[in-house]
Order: sequence, then structure tokens, then C-alpha cells
Amino acid sequence: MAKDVKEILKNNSLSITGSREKILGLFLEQPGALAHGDIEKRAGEKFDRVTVYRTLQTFVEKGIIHTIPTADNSIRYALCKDDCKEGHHHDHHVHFVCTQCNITYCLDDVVTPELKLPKGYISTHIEVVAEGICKNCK
Amino acid sequence: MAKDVKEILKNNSLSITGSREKILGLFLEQPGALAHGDIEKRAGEKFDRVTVYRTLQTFVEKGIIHTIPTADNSIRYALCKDDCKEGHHHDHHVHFVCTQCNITYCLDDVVTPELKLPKGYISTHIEVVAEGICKNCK
DNA sequence: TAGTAAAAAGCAACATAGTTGCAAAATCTT
DNA sequence: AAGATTTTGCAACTATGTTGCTTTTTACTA
Ligand SMILES: [Mn+2]
Ligand SMILES: [Mn+2]
Ligand SMILES: [Zn+2]
Ligand SMILES: [Zn+2]
Repeated sequence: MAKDVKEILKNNSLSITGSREKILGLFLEQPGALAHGDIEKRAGEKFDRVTVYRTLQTFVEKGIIHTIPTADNSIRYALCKDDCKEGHHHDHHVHFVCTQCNITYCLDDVVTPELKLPKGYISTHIEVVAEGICKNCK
Repeated sequence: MAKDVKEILKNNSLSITGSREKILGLFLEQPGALAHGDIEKRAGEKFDRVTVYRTLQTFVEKGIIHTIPTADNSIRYALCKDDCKEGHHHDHHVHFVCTQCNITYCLDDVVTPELKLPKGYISTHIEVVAEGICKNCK
């Protein structure tokens, strides 16, 4: 897994540093999304808060992770699929927040539905976040 | 102002106070949603920050306004329709954020679509936020 | 309409979240 | 290994949100 981390960083022309390895590793070793707080708790003992902010920002810009808006106003981050490139994301899938275990899932196979918007509205991007009970908690 | 501020407050058994009149008035006198910052800027000169927080919280609890999650992690608030009651919201509509004028619209006529979730996932609530250009900006 | 109980507002202090500039340290390139 | 470049850590700062307590305002009733 540590090898994968370095490869992903290289593929995105990012220099290999401790914080990037650690934080990217956190995403790879578990399925759900992570809130900034989670990351800070699990990586922030080794790294400065500012470094965590800047690392996440870099990963988002490079298309390595994407953000997920949630109702409680705490941004979550999750790994992108390979087709996301620098400055251009393609994460057109639905997200699911379990109200029991509080895990946020990327439902990669559930495509964002089409919407019939009123006349004059042109949408470039649609975010869908479902809330409920996940397969492990029911 | 279509509806009377005082009447809405009375109907929700809320006492009539300066901050509640002012803040509810802000929502009634314009079509879009308001971020906390907007409200503080436009009402906060007369009232304490804490009062603004508590007033918004009260309005949400009473079903007078609802929150809208957005990608930039700043909660917006918008008026509910009449069928929202204390402790029980029914705002199952799509929201639209214009990337040009930055207004957030409640598209009351666009109902949240059904989703085919993977086996085992049971959703209780779905949020849909579309981003793009609104009818006034195109 | 004045008196009173209850509710809300204001204030201060605090906690958490996020940003910026800059010097020191680490990484990459040759 | 040396130098150029990038990244980090630190400090200081702004913004956002919360809590306990006192004063003020509101709603109600005598
Ligand atoms: Mn996702
Ligand atoms: Mn709405
Ligand atoms: Zn769960
Ligand atoms: Zn617009």
C-alpha cells in the first residue's frame, strides 16, 4: 500500500513528503470519506494543522480526492476514481451518509439523476447526498 | 411583503421581538436563500451575533426556514412552505446555486428524484443541489 | 394599565475552524 | 553533493460558533 501511495503522488507530479504519504495512506486504507477533523486527529499529531489544510487542498486540485457537501456543514473528502485529472473532476455519483455509524460512502455505481429544471436554469453540476442507514448498520 | 412578519411569528407561538421581525423580514423581502454571513451583515449592526444565531436556530426548529447544504461549506437558509411544522420539515425540493450571481434558489416545483440505491442502503432523506447559471444571469 | 413571570437579548469569555506571511527544512534536479 | 525549488512549521490573525450569566423586553393578568 505504501508503494501505491508513492505512485499516485508521482503520477500527479507531486513531491513525496511525509504528510502527503500519511494523509493519502489514510484514504487508501479505509472505504469511507474523511472529514477534515478525522484527518487532523489521525495525522495531525505528526503534522501541523496548516500542513493538513494545504495537503488536502493540493489533493483536491490534482483530482486525487473530491469534496462531499453534507447537511451538517462539515466537508468530507474521498478518493477520486482514476479519470479525475488536475482541475477537472468527474465524480458524478451519489453520496450516502449513514446516520448510525456516520460513515460517508461514495456510491460509485449510482449515477446522479437527470433533472428537469425550470426554463432558463442551466446546471453544470449536480450534487446528491442521501441520508439513511447503510448496509452494515441495518 | 406578501405575508405579515408578526402573523408568522404569532402562528408559530413566538414572541414578537426586534431581531425576529428584522431577520424574518429579510427572508420575506427577497427571493433567494441567505447565508448566515449575509444576515449578520444586514441585521447584525442592530443585534448581537449570538442573537442572530439563536434566532435562526429557533426559526429552523419551528419550521419557518430550512437549511441548504452547499459545496462551499456555508449553510444557506430559506423560507419553508406552509406545510413545515415544528420539528418536522417537508422541504423535498431541489436547490440551485447560481455560480454567477451567487443566489441560491429553492426550486419548489422540482421534486427530489427517486434513487435506486445498492442493496442494503435505506435512505430517509435526499438533498439535491444543482449548480449553474440562473434564469437572470444567462 | 401597571405588576409580574417568563422569554429573549446582550455581554463576556471561550472554543473551534480556517488563512496568511515568512523563515527553516526537505525534496528534486543536475 | 550543491543549488534551486517546493514544502513545512510557526506565529499571528480572522472568522465562526458556543455557553453561562445578567439585564432587558415581552406577554399575560389582575
Ligand atoms: Mn464520492
Ligand atoms: Mn428550499
Ligand atoms: Zn452505517
Ligand atoms: Zn444568477
